[in-house]
Amino acid sequence: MRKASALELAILGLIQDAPLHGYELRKRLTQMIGTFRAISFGALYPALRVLTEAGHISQTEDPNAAGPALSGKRARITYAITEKGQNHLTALLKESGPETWDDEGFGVRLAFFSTTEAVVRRRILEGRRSRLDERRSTMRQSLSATREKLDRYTLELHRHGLEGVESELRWIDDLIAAEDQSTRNTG
Amino acid sequence: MRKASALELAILGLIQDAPLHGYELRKRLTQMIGTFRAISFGALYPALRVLTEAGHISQTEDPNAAGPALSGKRARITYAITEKGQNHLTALLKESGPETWDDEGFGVRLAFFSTTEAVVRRRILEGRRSRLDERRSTMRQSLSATREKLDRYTLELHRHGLEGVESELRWIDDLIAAEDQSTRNTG
DNA sequence: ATCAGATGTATCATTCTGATACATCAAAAG
DNA sequence: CTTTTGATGTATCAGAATGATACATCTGAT
Repeated sequence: MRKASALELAILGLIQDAPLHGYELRKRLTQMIGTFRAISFGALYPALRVLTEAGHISQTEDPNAAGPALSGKRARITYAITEKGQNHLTALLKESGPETWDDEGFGVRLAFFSTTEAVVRRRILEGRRSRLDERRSTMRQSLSATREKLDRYTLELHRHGLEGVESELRWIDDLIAAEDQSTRNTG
Repeated sequence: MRKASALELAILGLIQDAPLHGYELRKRLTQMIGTFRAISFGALYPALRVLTEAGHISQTEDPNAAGPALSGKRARITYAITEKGQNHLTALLKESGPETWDDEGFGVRLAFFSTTEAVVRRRILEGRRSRLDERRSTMRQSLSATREKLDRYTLELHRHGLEGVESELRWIDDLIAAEDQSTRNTG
């Protein structure tokens, strides 16, 4: 999963159930990434073009769409996943390498966890945890090393940053515990 | 403060006490932004070039630098703030508009709060708070609207995201309370 | 003696953001 | 009844950032 394919994965994952058009795709994308950071159209449309050229998705001009806000005859472009795209998506959802533990990659992968195998889910969660663990160490060291030199505000900035990482660590631990639980129950 | 000047402000603020060279600047920048996201050299060096061209900073080739890790004679480029740059920085530190309440802008401004007037600090904190307040509303609405449709993992993603915003809100409130306290004590 | 890792400057392809442009439509305000 | 605000919809562009890479020196450890 190279950089761009966090977005590509998200697109493929979102249209795998039902075809969508750009505007709707962006809305869902924006709500998906966790922090609600809007994906810009300047990122979305080029990505859709690339996916089309790669044969992963197909475009259909759709003048009489049944969208809730579209009664007229404006041309909307609906994107659907192709068989090739579906295969690619299936392959992507089996990955659990370092690309899946960084902030953005992890968020997207987590959003598709219900379509991800339990073993892969587990590896991703463990990876994310160790990634956060490293970050916590770095931040703690840096904080205790510079504590006296920092002014009150910078200190607060660091303290709150560290708190955020610790909070996510607890969260990940809960998610792992829940995985254990359902694994024990299921098989 | 247009987009780029979050970085430019950070650079100017960091070298206002003592001149620094690129590598050291990046280290401090990386530790400053709160989330410890590394600023890349691909962003730093162009920014330094722009600042130099604008006359805000000056470059000095420094073959015999007294840096802690430099005993030899490699050429290092040290960046110092100019008078024009100092004036620009002073002006930037008086701003308290919407640019200073978004994630990156706020982090940088907070890092220089000790060189920021109390009134400006106050406006920035209030702005940040209302920004986060809006975000919390949006997330709460979206969460309660889609709660039933979401799978367990996506739900967790949203819940944890909301938790993060709520945590920062409490933090901001504490910072504001502390401002009130010191204002009452000082004046 | 070698080799990993920090220090140091710098560029480049790819990608993303934020702004903008254009167009239709519904609903509210005047 | 008309204007205007705001959502829906597709799309591009300048400016900026990322991640990778290149090159070179120095330090400390094995």
